[in-house]
Amino acid sequence: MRQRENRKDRSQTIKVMARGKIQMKKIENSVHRQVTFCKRRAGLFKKAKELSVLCDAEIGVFVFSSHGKLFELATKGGMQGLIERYIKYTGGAQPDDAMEKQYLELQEQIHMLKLETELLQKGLRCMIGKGIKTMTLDELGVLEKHLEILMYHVRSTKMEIMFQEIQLLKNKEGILTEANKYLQQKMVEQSRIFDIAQVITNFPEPLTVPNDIFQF
Amino acid sequence: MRQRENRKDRSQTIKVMARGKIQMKKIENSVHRQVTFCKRRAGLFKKAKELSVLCDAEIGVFVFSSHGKLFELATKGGMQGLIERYIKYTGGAQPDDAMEKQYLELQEQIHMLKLETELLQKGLRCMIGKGIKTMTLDELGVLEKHLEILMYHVRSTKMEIMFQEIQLLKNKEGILTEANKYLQQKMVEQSRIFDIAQVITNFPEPLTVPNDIFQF
DNA sequence: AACTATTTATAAGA
DNA sequence: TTCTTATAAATAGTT
Repeated sequence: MRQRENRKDRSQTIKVMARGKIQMKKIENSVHRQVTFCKRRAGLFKKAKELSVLCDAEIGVFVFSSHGKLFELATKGGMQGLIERYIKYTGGAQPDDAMEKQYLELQEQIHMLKLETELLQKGLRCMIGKGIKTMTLDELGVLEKHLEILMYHVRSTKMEIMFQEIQLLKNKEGILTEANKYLQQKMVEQSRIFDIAQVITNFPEPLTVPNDIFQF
Repeated sequence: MRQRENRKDRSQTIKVMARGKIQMKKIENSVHRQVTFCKRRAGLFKKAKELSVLCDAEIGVFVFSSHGKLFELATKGGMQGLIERYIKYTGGAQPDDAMEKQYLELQEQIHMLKLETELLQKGLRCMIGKGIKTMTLDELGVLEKHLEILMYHVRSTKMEIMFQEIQLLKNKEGILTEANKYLQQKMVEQSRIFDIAQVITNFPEPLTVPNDIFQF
């Protein structure tokens, strides 16, 4: 430091012509600024290279001029590799943090849309057997009709099955009723033949249940 | 350059003690290397800052030491902004190319899902007889539930009615079956009492119809 | 970390 | 731009 001051003093003694210090603020003269930019940029890159070589470090430097032009320097692996390493090192919490967030939001949105779509599709897709994506607006009218038809079929199929059950039961009922009648008739016959009428008179109630409650 | 040589010569004259130049290759002594790394790194960052201030440039520098430790410097916007700008400048085909691709794919996927959902909605809305234009996405969820509930009620009501019919018929069947048994028993008793077995032997087939065809 | 002798970078001039 | 040169700044080796 004393040495530095000595030099300065000596220079001022020998030559006062100022090439001196510059203030650490933006250079106003644009030409001057441009020149300085070139020089110092070269110097910066040189220093970076030196540091890289001397200390076995990997270095990336990028400089955007005030006019937006890019100047870059990178050691092994190139700038891409260095940026990737940088991103990994910083835990990905820097460049793609916002991106990551957006990404997750999109995934969530997709999930919701898929659920929604799935529910909607359940009601529509199966019936047509056609891909929904390939449908035009005009086809939707057809879809609507198909939907109605499908619902009708589903319901009528269920109904038919149950109706058949009912018919079967009714048949059984009819048969049983006939059997009852037959039995009663036989017993009446027996009663007549053997003159025993008490059995018919005390016949239990259930046999008189009406059969016209349900109308299809 | 002559000046430089002059100085060198003068120093050699005045003080021969060598603090001189170093070779531009990796410093072997690790302590020495570590010290130099610290010093030069500080110098590099200082130079970068100066260039940034003097020439209104945006600069990003990152340095990985030989041990993998990261040191970074960035002007306005931070390293993230600079890296993004770098990527844009270089055509975006660099570090998060894959990420960007995924992102765009997700957006495309969302777009398709939304279209699909829209189509499905149109089909469903028409069914309900509600205005298409007056519904929001949120209303769709409600609509969906209403639709399901409605369908459920319709079907379950029908089912319940039919189920009740079936139960009633089964009851009637059971009663008739019991009546049959009762009648048969009575007839057997009568047969025993009056020694007439022919009636039972010639009993008609329908009475043996099984009752486990339907399972609810 | 602090000190200097040197080297290196660079501001101004050409 | 590039070269020159006086000077400022950085830093290698030392303490």
